[in-house]
Amino acid sequence: MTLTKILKPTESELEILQVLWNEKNATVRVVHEELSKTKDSGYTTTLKLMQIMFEKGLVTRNDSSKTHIYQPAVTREKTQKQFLNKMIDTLFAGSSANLVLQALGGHNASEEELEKIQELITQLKKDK
Amino acid sequence: MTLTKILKPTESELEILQVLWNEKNATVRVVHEELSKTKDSGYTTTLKLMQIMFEKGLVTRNDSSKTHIYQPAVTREKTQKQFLNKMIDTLFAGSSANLVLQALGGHNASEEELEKIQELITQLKKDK
DNA sequence: TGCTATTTACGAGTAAAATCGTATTTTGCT
DNA sequence: AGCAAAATACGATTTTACTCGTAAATAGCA
Repeated sequence: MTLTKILKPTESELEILQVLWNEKNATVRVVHEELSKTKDSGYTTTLKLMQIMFEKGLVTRNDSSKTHIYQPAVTREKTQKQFLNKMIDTLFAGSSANLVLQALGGHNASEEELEKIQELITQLKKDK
Repeated sequence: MTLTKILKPTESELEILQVLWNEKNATVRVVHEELSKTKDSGYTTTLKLMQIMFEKGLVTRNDSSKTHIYQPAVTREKTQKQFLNKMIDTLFAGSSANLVLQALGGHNASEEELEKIQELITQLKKDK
């Protein structure tokens, strides 16, 4: 029986996943180009990171042609949930509402988004 | 002019800050005792970490008596915001509402808490 | 006062993450 | 086919976080 360990992407790996989630799939070149906008590390660094992510199972890749095409192997939603849980636990004393209040308070969501959140809450309250 | 770099507490540092925030201030002994409940590293490890945090400016300490008394130098709220921003940025495509929806969807907040959130949203919408 | 407990200081080791240089392979063009 | 550009493979180094052992300083008590 192979127990698949749950692994938490590192900071750099998250940045790469971000690109892959947006583009659906991408080459190292594309990912690196995108990352270059906000950070300055070499091409081989990005390559190496993506190779490691492949070994870890965080991404899959199609290498039928030499230029590998990478795809995310974990969903954005699962990963979001994973980090949210961790954060709520270590920084918000286990209270998700606490986090929500902080997030809404500090940031500015659009009226439309606020509307969506209220709808969800109404729904949640109905389910109780 | 000394430019104070904004530093992100590490995982272990967050755990220590958590204790300091709750207790207002505490000795290494107290912090370590608390951490021992959920992890098992030695006393000197906790000590060393807190010394490093002192050098970084994450905590202050009163060493008028030999047994130093530590206090957090960063607020819980600021730190929460810092991590939230980072997370919204790298994991929620910049949308705080996105994060809120995910947090509320996955977790279960109490009815009372949901109420509080709705109040806040009503207030926010009024301010527009 | 003198001994033991506790505390701090500090150096050093370990592990994981991130970075890069270089060699090799492949692609694409003339 | 032959060459230049681009891609991969891979080892090595650097950096950061974390961990601990040991020595020195201090406190508190018999």
